[in-house]
Amino acid sequence: MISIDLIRNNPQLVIDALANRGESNSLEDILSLDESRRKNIIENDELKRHRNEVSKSIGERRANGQDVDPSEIEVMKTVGEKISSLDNDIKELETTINDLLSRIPNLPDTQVPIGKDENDNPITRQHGEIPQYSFALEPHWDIGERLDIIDLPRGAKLSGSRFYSLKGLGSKLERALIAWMLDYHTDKHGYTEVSVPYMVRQDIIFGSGNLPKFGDNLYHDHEDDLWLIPTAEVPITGLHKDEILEMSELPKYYVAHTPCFRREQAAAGRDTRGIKRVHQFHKVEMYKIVDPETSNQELYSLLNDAEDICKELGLTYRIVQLCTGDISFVSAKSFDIEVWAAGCEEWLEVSTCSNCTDFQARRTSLRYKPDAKARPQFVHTLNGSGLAIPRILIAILENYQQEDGTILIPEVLRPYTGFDTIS
RNA sequence: GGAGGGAUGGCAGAGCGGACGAAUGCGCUGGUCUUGAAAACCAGUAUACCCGCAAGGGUAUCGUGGGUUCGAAUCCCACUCCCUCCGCCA
Repeated sequence: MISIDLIRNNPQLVIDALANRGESNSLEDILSLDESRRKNIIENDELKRHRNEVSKSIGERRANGQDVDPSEIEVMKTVGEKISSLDNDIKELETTINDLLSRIPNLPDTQVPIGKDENDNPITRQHGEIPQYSFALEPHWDIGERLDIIDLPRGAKLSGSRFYSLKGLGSKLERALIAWMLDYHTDKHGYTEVSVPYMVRQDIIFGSGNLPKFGDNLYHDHEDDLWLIPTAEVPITGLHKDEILEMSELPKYYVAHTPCFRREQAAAGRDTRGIKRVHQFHKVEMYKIVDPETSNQELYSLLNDAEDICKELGLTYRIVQLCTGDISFVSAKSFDIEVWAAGCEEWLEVSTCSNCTDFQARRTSLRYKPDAKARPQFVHTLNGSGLAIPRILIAILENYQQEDGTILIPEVLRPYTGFDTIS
């Protein structure tokens, strides 16, 4: 949510920022609704002040044994009716304003390159070279089938297309990746591990920005009105909802492993083979709640934390900055990490690290006190995958394949897997 | 799923139709005292919105939403959450 004050005080700044994202919004409706809201509040507050005054006086007179003119009460009755009708008008206006406001994306940071879509994303740097092999490489779906560690047909039998099941050393490798990443971020990067629910209430998933606009991408349990999380970012954003944190509590670094559930309606027909794009996958997510002053540096350190995982695994990767047209709804500034997958010969997005500034903090009412006497202010939140498991699994299988058809396990994972090759 | 109890400020806890944004205690902040600290004493200590350049003023908030009333923390209705017991269950 962006601030209504900002829209009121500097609409052109907002209009221009949205235009850079490819959104045309004149803000006219929101501004005129806001104006009538305030007009109604001024009138209503004055009526309430009057009512409070008269009611108090009636009480005092009664207490002193004086009579109260019934016509006076009659008059106040109509004042009361006027008040409740204005209350309703104001509430209705606020509902509409909030709905409009909640559909406006975050404003891009001024340093974000302006562009239309992913084709305008600058590649900022690459780590490692694209590896060369002296033998023919297989894509991961063939490797998985041949080694009997990925079972796509049976995944589909259970739940339909875009579901997969793992088996044997495949499952073990997945589990090792999750455990190793969690340990790495908690031990080396100072994150606190949290375990959170995978289903959340509507107000929580509104807070992270997935509702109301992106309900299509979510699984929803109608019976209890719970939403399956598309990422751990959702419940972690909600952890401190409605709280006012002390300055001394910041920054907070969280890391969580959760399954992620995504309907991916919009992506129908894309990446249909293998486990690159699926409806349910595991992910380790990093999350930061920080002092706004520091959020820009925190984004770079978050990105570094995610990169460390790629480096430790010996993967070639590149950093792509997302342009104004490609950053997500909640983000002000984002970087993608893409690892090279030698088998299908493409760059796989394994992480997006984003500074969401105060956008989620507003939606979820998450504030801090800069000092004991100051007014509460919104914190900044950042999130980044650290990392998405299936795509890392793909990268390992495809990049670590040997001429004899076996897969070598990266050194760092071996204490976790208990084996060094899959054959 | 069945039966009961509960939800008040940072915490504990009073209040059960008017003087209550709310007693009291604890905590916290500032001050006095002290070489310093502790103790004691004094003062302060919620959030949002609206008007205002500001100083300041107003409105709302006692789990949430509705209702009764000139007036609701207090009465009525619905919901949510928490606790206890019984049943069921990984």
